Amino acid sequence: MTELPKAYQPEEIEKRWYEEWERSGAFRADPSTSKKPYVIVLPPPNVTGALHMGHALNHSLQDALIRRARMQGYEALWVPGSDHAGIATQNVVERELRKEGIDRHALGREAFVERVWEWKREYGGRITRQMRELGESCDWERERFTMDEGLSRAVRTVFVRWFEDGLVYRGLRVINWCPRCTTALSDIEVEHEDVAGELVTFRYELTDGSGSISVATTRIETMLGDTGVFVHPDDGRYASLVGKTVRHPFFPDRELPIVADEAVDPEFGTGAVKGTPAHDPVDFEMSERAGTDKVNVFTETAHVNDNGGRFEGMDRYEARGAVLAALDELGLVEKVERPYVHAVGHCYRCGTEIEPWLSEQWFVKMRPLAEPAIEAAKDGRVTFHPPRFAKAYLHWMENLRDWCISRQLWWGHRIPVWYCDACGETIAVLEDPTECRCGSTDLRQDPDVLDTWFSSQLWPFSTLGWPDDTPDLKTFYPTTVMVTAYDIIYLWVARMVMSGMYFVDGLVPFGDVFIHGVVRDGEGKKMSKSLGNVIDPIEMVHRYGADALRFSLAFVTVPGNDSNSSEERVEGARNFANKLWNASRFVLMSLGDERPELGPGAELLVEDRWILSRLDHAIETVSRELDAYNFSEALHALHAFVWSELCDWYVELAKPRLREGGSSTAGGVLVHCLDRVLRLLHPVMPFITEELWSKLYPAAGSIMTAQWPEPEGRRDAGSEETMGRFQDLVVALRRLKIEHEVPQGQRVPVSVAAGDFAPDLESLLDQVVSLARLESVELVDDLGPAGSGPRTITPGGIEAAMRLGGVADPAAERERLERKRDDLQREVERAEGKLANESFVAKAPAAVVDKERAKLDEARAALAKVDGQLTALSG
RNA sequence: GGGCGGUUAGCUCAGCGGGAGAGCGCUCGGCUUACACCCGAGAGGUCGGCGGUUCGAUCCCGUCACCGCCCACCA
Repeated sequence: MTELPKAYQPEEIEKRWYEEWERSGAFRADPSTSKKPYVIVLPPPNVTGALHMGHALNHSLQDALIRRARMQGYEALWVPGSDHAGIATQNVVERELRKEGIDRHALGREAFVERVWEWKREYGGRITRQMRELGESCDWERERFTMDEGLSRAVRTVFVRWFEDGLVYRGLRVINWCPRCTTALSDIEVEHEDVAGELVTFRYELTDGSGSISVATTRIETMLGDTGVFVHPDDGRYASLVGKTVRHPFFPDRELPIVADEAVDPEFGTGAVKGTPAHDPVDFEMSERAGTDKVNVFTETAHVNDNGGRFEGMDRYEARGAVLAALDELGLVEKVERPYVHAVGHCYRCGTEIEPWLSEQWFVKMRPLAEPAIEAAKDGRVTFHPPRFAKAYLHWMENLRDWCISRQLWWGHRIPVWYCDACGETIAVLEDPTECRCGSTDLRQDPDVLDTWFSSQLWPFSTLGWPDDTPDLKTFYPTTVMVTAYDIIYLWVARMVMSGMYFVDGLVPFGDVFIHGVVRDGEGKKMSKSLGNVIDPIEMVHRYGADALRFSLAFVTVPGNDSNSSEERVEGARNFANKLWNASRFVLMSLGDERPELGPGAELLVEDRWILSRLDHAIETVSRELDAYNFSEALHALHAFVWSELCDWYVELAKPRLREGGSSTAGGVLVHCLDRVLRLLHPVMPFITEELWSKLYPAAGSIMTAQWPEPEGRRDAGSEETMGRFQDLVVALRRLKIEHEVPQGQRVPVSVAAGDFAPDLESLLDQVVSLARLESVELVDDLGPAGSGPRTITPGGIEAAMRLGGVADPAAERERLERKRDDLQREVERAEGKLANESFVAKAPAAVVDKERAKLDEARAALAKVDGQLTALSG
């Protein structure tokens, strides 16, 4: 019998068990299994990152699901890995270089990419090390990186297939450009935020001298690229001007036609729009229809280029002021509204204002891909938890615009396209070509790389070996559930469904999508460095243990909802772990080497039947709620069972029985409950449960492969009823002592009048004495006349009196009794009123009516007894 | 401009058609040999406002008021 320390000390235990688990191969999944697979692919964290609370939550939930599935007998596979995170990683390494005073352009592409790889080799392992500290049971042999050889081949295969199928194309468009990252972004990588800007109304003079037309803009600097003016075709105000031209004040040679287009909103501003086709997507489309010129006035860093005349070289904000001043000098500015609040796009990586910018980019045609993915969500092949997110997914899918996938970066999957300088051919192939069909070897590869999310979208199948038809893919695809936060439903989840269905037999990549929220601080505020409220999960692990952190997060996880984390919460979870530790310690110390079993012939006392019934209830609840991803409900049930029922009541009830030594039944019940509790908690608290399991069953194997508990048919309404009354009596007596200032340690004799309940109570009298810390309890038919001592009554009408020979403070006693009488009076009236309502009695279900009648009877009986006590007090 | 979510105990949040819950905090009392990372007993909510449906509403419907998030090509 090993001695357990008085408090749970996680550090050494966690390290020891994780090594043991990994060594034993317990995390590995076997594709040749005959078991049913249960598969999760981890949303790959960015290699640049350190594990934050969001990961800790996301991973804890997945590990809990995987560990439970493993115990349920599934072939459980959890695939880990990380994402190369194009922009984020490139930015990090560029920053490093800048510290050394190096510009990536000076270094050159090849050397730069090599530097990033070096960086990845050195720091890329940080997250996976931290994942081990959290206890994550992923199959490390299947760890993948989005730029691994195999995954790169998947990326290339997808690109080429889509290119051949006409879904990938190159085009000249106004895209979202980040002038700081100097790359294009897709629409969903742009975050719209309200900005207090200005709305400038200015005039374009007609070239025929017959007047002018006024336009409004929030981006006056872009007028350098204006090539037309648009009005609504039905707008009478401008009907006569359509067809005429205006003159550009800074470029007198440039004539801008006034064109009618449906896209113009006549209600806004002056009803006339300046046409800037190179810097506004709508203007671009109108320009396409009207055939007007497109003049790009910005460089890739958003400085005015040589199309900007005397403004050349200014950055866009400088140009904004300068152009306004220049127009004002010409007397063309009519109005400046400031501040004018409007939404402006920002780069999701660096926060810089996006510049809509005309450039040549690669796109994926989304409509054909979206159709099946829409159907799959509608018919439930993909089910969202909670379901409300399906609506958002569908809305987005149904309004998709083509996806800009080229990025002007160096870190990422190079676009597998070559251009032949000789014949102009565009070649997209799996293997690097050496010569063109025309025979020329003068081939140039497209310099751009693909959007990071292009490879992420393939994750559920690329990690399993696709495009090869591997055993893993056969066995483990489609995966079971995708666990992720709501913020990447569009960016990632939707695209996985689309590409998965396209490439892998029309199969959805996962049947369930479990959406959780974002982790906020203790006050519900977003965690951010600037607020200084960021909590480092690893710090929490070191301070309180991995199990405590995991439990604290899962304990507050409601599908789809944000949750809060604070050190206090982790501390609370640590306390729970410690509670479990000590309850187990008590059981183990009491039993020594004995492990009494709960055989079918065991003579169970009512408290035994009660706790086993409550255990069954807990088992049912935990399973049901976990099936629905309701971690919070499941863990609250477990927490309450362990702490409030098992520890506060059953362990206390068992103590005298164990002390007497005669009863192995109580020991058997304790072992049984502990056994089940450890199993039920293991998915969320793997370390402490494994450690205690090994103490409980030194010869058994790991709890990881112990069977997940099923209800055992031990629900017992009778014992629950009896114990409920018993608990009421104990609580009432404890309170009675406090109210009458009987020191807790002082034992007093008590009389109990239990009425019909007396027979049930008889066997529990010693326990009443023990738990309420009394001298003795005597069952009586009637408490008799007052004067013997202070009295109480339970909600069920059991009366009790301390035999102290009198009441110290009759006035206070009277007051207490009167308060109790008033409460009961109100209850009686409430129930009477309800039952007097004919339609209630007629229409409510019989069970509800009966329950109400029973309540009324009980309240009346209790009221009568309180009245009796009051009379006795005066008598 | 659309859509979604929220408004429940001092704080943070569960619950969601039949008598209001948890954690933390608070008050009072305790070294009761598993645990002071603890034990015992308490206090504390007109479940945002107003209508409606129902025998019955914190829970369903409508509406208003705040708060938050997402989407969006009114320059």
